Amino acid sequence: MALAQVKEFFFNLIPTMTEEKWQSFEAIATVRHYKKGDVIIKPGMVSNHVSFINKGLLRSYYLVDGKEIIVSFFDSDCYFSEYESFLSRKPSNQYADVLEDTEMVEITYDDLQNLYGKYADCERAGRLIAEQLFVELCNRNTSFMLQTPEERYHRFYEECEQIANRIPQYMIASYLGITPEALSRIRSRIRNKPTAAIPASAIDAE
Amino acid sequence: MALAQVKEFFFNLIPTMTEEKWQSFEAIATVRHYKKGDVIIKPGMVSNHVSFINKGLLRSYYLVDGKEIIVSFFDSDCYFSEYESFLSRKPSNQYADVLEDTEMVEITYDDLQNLYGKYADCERAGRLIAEQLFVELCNRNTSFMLQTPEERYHRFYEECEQIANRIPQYMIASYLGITPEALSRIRSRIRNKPTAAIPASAIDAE
DNA sequence: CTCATTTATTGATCCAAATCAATTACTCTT
DNA sequence: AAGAGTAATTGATTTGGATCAATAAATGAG
Repeated sequence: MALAQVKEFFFNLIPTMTEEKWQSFEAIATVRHYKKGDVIIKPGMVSNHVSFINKGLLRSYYLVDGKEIIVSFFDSDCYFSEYESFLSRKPSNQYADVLEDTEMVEITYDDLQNLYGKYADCERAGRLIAEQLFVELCNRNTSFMLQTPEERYHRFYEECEQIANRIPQYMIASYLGITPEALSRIRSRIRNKPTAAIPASAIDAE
Repeated sequence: MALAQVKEFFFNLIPTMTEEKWQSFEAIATVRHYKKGDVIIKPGMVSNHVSFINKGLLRSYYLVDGKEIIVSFFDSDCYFSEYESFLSRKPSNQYADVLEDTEMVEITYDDLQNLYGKYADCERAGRLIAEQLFVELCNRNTSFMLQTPEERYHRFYEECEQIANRIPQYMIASYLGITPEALSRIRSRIRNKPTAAIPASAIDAE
């Protein structure tokens, strides 16, 4: 059943979770299916959902002078939302689209606010999630401030190998903040220096 | 009285705030005074407080190869914390120090968690604050991804003029992710192009 | 007020990545 | 299996900011 994954997730996140509270969540949750290529968020839209991805892969990105600048990937067993727009209630300035056929469980802004008001545990879950996203964003930010593109590349493979292996290289480049050409050269540099810090599979997936 | 500012702030943030809840907060809050130059956080320390700045100015920064890379400024009427370390309960990898004599009201991690457990409203305040910080960090991140140093410079003056006017230029450069020399050149470029998008006072504070 | 120190500017050179331009390698689709 | 379209590589050139170096301006301590 499509809600089993989220259920397990929530019962883990909130130690005092009960069947009753879960019913409240279930009552407002919607299971949705998207196809590869579907565009979920466009600039100007106010994001009105947070979702839990059962299966699939998405990304969010800016489009500047016809060029995509990828902000984030969203993989199975994680949340998906254009959370900045969702929270600030302002129009998004990015796109989000589907990289692999996706099943997710979503709830609306209003329903979530009601849930927060109804159960302190849900409020807490909301806090913990916001805090966790904050910490993750700190990391990404630090990565941009302190690391070279090559270092970011290595790190991306360390931390997100199962995403890296499912997307074209130009998307990795975009996520790292460089051009596809630059990434290609970084890879060739790594290939030629036998100081291979990452598994060969990451370079030459064969 | 040193707590009046925070009190007003909290009553604004939480519509259902009561004197009773406020007392709970007051009981665990500590007023602290720091002098310009005091170092509050060092790499390796786990940040154990969140604070509300009554008056003063602080910054957090990385130290890489003897060079400071400023992450954030913290001005009066805002929070101060190395929130990433505070939340994740992991050692910080940055410094935080005091740029102007500062008075702030701080509470500890444990006291805050207790407060969260005791009052749903405090839990909510914690969520709202985390969400707000997330949105702000998104903005900073976007700025790094999409804007040129010159654009970031203009934006910094638009959004943080009262900070900009109190700190040396090399700190602005650091915050913008460039060297002092590069900022100096940006400024001279702006000065010579009569397309002055920012007030003269911002360039030539006289 | 003066001198020492810190900060800002300016110049010359260097470098990593961007850009522009082909070419080669994949991957779908039929 | 062939061909079209997409993705990746490689080469040549440009460029914005870094770095190194020196000077000028501002600040502050005595």
